[in-house]
Amino acid sequence: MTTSLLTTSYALLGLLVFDRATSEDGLTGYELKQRADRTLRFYWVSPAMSQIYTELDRLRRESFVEAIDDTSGQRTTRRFRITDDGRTALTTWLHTSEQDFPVLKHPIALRLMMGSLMGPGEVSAMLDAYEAALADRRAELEAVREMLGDYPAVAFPAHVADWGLAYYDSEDAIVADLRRKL
Amino acid sequence: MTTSLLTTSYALLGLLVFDRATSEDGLTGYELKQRADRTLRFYWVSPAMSQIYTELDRLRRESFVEAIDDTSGQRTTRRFRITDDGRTALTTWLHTSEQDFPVLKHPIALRLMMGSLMGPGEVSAMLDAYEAALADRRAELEAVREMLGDYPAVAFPAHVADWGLAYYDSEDAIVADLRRKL
DNA sequence: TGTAGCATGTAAGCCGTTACATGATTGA
DNA sequence: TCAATCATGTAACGGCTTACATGCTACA
Repeated sequence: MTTSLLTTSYALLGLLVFDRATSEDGLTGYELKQRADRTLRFYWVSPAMSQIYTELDRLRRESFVEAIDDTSGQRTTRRFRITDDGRTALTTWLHTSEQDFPVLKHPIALRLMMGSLMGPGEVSAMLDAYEAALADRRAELEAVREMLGDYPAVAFPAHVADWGLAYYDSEDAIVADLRRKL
Repeated sequence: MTTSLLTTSYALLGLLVFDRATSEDGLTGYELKQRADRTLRFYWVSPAMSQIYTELDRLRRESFVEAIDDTSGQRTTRRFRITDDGRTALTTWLHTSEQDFPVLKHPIALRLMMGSLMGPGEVSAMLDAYEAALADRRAELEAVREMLGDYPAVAFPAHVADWGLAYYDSEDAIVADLRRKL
């Protein structure tokens, strides 16, 4: 059976594959969400909590992850760990799946298209707000980048973070350039 | 009643607002799709045909567009034209709605994160494929940009196209840089 | 003692896609 | 005449979100 999962499933599997940072074995849904917020968010999506659990269930049905119930506390918490099947599936996916072109949903560019319906001051204010948001985002990603350091184990995640930082810088430069032309 | 539409609805309304290029009055759903493919696609989404019609119906229920049935031929074709209400709604939306941060779904960055599961040759091939796709996209957008020329009426769409071109160039530079580091 | 964070789910609902269905018009 | 393009929809389905519901745990 070739039940091919969607990209988001593999993205989460990809996060589970790097499960060496924590002392505990496996990640809880909650922890997985936090990790997605720190990494996936910048170049894919960070799924809602509810979807994390749904996705984890789906991956378990495919036996790409296994659940370890931790009953030591009052409450049972589940940790999820990638299986050998999961690792194989992920690698296969990396080799075989279509390389889609990035999709960009850029509300500022969209609004700029309708710039003639706005006053010049409003366009400028919009760009101000974007630059501020950009600076915030950059700072968040910078913090992530620093956490990754130069450990060989996370060299690729670090490359991705660098990519993101360069992208934010480029956006900043483009906006600055645009200002000059308006 | 404050039935706020989603961004995609306003994006299509935004396309209808610039309805001066064609000799005909208003656009058919088909033509709107083509226009979306030439513009919206690069920084938002180009909705499927079926959704274009759905969206047009929704806009008509809000009386933001009006339908003009053309019964001159054998078959009735509908042309859609933005109304004054539509223009007002669009302007209001531009003024009041939240400025969301861009969302990027970047499959190449996602795969790069899992680079340790791939061989060096595969990573390189992946980047090759991305650069080729990037060049194709850039050429398409370049063609659009040339079509816009320097007519003041489409100055803002031209700015957006320039933004897109600069973005593609930046991606290219980032990939080249990444290659050096791998 | 109380509140912020940890932790796990279910339910409803909508956006948007693919697949399906149909037929006119134009030009080679 | 045949194929590509123009043109308009309906139906099924699924991903993902928000809202709802619940309760533990740590710390100030």
